[in-house]
Amino acid sequence: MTFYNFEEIENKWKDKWFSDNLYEAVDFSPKPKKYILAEFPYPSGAALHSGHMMRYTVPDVYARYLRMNGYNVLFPMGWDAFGLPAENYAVKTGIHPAVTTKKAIDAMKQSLMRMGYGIDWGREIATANPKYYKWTQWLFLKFYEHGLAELKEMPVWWCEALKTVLAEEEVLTDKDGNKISERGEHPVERRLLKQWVLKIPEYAEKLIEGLNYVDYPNSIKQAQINWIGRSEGAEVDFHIKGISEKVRVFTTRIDTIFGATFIVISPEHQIIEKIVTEEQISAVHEYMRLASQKSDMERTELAKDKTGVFTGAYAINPFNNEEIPIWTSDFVVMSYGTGAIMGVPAHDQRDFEFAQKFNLPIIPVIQPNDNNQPMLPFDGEGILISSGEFNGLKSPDARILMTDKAQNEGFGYKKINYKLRDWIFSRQRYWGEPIPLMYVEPDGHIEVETNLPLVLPDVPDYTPTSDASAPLARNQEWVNTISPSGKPAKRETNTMPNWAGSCWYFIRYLDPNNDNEFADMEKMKYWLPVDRYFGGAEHTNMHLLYSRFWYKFFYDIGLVPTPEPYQWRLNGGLLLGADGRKMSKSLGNVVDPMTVVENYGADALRLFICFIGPYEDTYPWNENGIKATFRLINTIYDIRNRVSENIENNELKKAFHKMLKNITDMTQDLKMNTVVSEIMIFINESKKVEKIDKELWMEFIKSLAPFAPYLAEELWQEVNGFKEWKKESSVHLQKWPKYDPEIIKMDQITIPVQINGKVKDEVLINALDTEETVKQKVMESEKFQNAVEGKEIIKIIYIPNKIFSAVIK
RNA sequence: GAGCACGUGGCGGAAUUGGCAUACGCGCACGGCUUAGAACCGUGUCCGAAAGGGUGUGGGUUCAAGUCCCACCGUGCUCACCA
Repeated sequence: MTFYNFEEIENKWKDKWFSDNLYEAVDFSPKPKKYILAEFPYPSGAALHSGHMMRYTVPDVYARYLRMNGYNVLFPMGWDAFGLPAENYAVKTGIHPAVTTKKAIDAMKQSLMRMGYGIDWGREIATANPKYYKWTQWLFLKFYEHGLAELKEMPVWWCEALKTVLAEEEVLTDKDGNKISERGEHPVERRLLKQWVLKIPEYAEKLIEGLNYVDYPNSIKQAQINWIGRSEGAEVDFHIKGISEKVRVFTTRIDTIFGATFIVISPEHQIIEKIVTEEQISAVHEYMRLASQKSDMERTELAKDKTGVFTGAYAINPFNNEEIPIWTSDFVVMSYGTGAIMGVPAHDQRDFEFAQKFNLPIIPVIQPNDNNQPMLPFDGEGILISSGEFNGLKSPDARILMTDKAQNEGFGYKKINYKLRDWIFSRQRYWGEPIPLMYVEPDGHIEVETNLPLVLPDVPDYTPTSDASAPLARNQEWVNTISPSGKPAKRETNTMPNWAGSCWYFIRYLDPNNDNEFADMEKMKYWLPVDRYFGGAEHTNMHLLYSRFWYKFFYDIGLVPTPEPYQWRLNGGLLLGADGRKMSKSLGNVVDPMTVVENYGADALRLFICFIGPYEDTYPWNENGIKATFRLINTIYDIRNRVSENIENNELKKAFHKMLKNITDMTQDLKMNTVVSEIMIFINESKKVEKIDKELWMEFIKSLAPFAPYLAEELWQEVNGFKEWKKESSVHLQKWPKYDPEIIKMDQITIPVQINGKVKDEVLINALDTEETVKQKVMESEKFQNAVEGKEIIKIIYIPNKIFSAVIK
C-alpha cells in the first residue's frame, strides 16, 4: 500500500487555499446566498480544543457542500476576545490581556486552518479591536437613548476582603455552609449595588412570539420559553393593620385569596423596617443577615426545610377583611414579582409546608370538580367554596371576576410577570468594552461620550479598586474628562460583559471594515438572516437569547432588515474523554486536536468527528475510531493506483450513484455519520474491482471533497494532471456531482412476505409489477402455500416494492 | 419538583419516519502476510441445537411497532420553593 503522506500534502494545500482566499464569500453575488454561522471561539490560553472541532467540522462540511451546489456561501470566523481568563492571568502576571489574547488568536487561527475549515478569513473580526467595539459602544448607546439601559440597584455577590463583585461561579461554600470567595477564601455576601442593566424583560413578549417564525429544535424553543417564564396573574394590595402602609403581592391564583392565612415577604423587602414590631425586630434582623449569605438558588431549593420569622405585623385581606400575620422567609425572593406573596396553604405546596411548620391555619377554598375531598394541598382548578359572593364559580371565571373587582375598587389589577430578569450589564473588570457614559459635575447627571471608540486605556494595575469600581478607576487621567457640554465629568469605569460583543458579531462579518456604520444596510439585506446557526447548548438561555434581544431591538429602531437574526439553530454535543467523563486537565483525559492531526491528519480527524454520531449528541473519544477513518483515507489513496480510462464497471457505477444519492440527501440533513458509512460501503465495493474508470473516479473525488478536503484536492489535482496551482481549478470550486436515478433504479427487488405479521418468505419481483402480478408471484410460492393451507385469507396488504402482507384465519 | 431529551449487540451507532432490527465502524475470534510483533489483508461475529426469541419493564393500537398511545423503571441536560 502506498503511504499517504498526509502531513506534507495537507500543509501544501492549506497554504495554497488560504493565501488565495479560496473560500471567499462575495457580497451581492447573483448566486443564491447561504449564511452558515458557528459560534466564534473565545481565544483562551493554549489553542484549539476538542470542543471547537466538534463545533466547526459539521458546519464546515455543510458549507462546502453548499458551495459546490452553486451557493454563495458565507462561513466566517472571528474572536470573542474580551473575557475573564485573560484578565485573571493579567492580574497574576501583569501581562496585558491584549498580549495574551493576540497570542492565542494567532495559534488558534493556525489550528483552524490546519483543520481545513473553509473559512473566508477576509472577514475575520475580534471583539476587543477598537474598530469593532466602537460599534458595540455605539449600539449600547442606542439602548441607553431608548431607555432600555439604566442604572439600577441589583443584588450581587460582594467580597469585602477583595473589594470586588464576584460571579456566581467564583463563590464557593465552605464546610460550615458559609459563602467564601474562590480566590483567597474570604467571606462573601449578597449586597445591593448600582449596576447598569439592559431591560430585556421589556422584550419578553417579542422574544416568545418570534420563536413562532424560526426553525429551532423544540427543546431550544421550550428552554427559552421556560427561561422567560411568562405567567399571568394579578397584583393585589393588602393594607397593614394600624399603619398607613400596604404590601403588594403577586398571585396567579387570585381565585384562592379567601384561603390566604398569612403573607410572606422577602427578607430584602423595603417595607420590613416600617412594619416590624419592637418585640420582633432583633429576630427579623438576624434572619435578614442569614438570608444575605444565600444564593437565590439555595433559598428556593425545593427539598429545603422552611424557615421564617414573624414580623409582628398584620395585613388585611381586601376580599374578606380578615387580619392575617405577615412573615418574612427567604423562599420569597425580591427578584420575582413584588417580593411578597399571600400564603394559601390549602392550595400551594410551599405555602402548605410553611403553614405546617409554623402552625398557621389551613382553609380550603377550592373544591375539585369531581366533588371528591382532595388531599391538601390541592393546587388544581375547581369550584370556589368559603369565598363569599364568589362561591360556586369555576377557578378561571373567578379569577376574571375577582381581578375585575380588585381593579374597580382600586386595590389590584391584572399583571403579567416574567422570570426573565434585567440583564446586569456592568462589570467591575478591566478587559471589556468601556461604557461610553460619564457623570457630569456638579449634579452627576449622565452625558454620552460622542467620540467613539472610547478606547480602553492602560492601567497600572488590573486588580479592582477599593470602592466597588473597576480597575479603570486607577487611571485618573482617563476618568477625569470634559463632557460634550463642556463641564468637568468623570467617566463610567465599569466595562461591558463578555456577552456584549457576541450579541451582534454575526452582523459585523457582513461588513467588517466599515468605519462609518456598524454594517451597510444593503449588505445586511443581502445576507441576513443567518440560515444556519451552530452552537453550544450552554448558550440557549444566555447568548442566544441576548443576541435575539439586541437584534429585535435594532429591528424596532430600523437598524437591521429582518425581525429575527437566526432562521435556524442547532446545538452541538460534546466530546468526552476516553473514560466517558468530561475532559479536564485534572482528570488527564484531554484530547488535543492538534496532536491527533499530527498523528492521523486533519482529514482522518474530520471524518472521525463526522462518523462518531449525530452533531447534537455527546460521545467519548475513541482512539480506535480514528484509526478506522485513517484506514479509509489510506485505502482511498491506494485505490487511485488502479484508475484507468474507459473502464466498464457497471456494478461499481451503480454502487457509486446509490452512494451519491444517499450522501446528497444525508448531507442536506446533516447526517454526516451515515455519510461516512456510505463512503465506506462504496470503497469496500471499489476494493473488489481490478480497474476503476477515471470518469467515475473523478465524480467520486468531488463527492469526497466536503468531508476530506485535503485528500480530495490532492487526488483531483493529480487525476487532472494539473502541474500548477490555480484557484479556479480547486476541487472545492467544482460542481457537486449529480446522481443518475436511471442507474440506481432497481429492476428486480426482493420483498418480504408476511403472514399475520411474521415474515414467512421472500419473493423476487420486478419494480414495475402491479399488485396483481406480485400477488400471483406470492401465491405461487411454496412456503406461502404451505402456510395458508386450509386457512382463509381475509386481508392482503401490499406496499409497493416494500412488503407483502397477508392476514389469514 | 418542573421542562426537554433519551434508553437498540461487548462498545459508538444505523433503521428510507409505521414495513425484513442490528447498516457502517470498533472490539473480539480464526486465517493470511511476517523469523516474530506492529501495521496491513481476508473470513466470521444478537441469543438458541432447532422450532423460535430478541430494541429498559408492563400493557395497548395495528396486517405490521425500535418508531404511535398509556403506566412504570432508569440515564442525561437545563432550570428550579417563581407565588
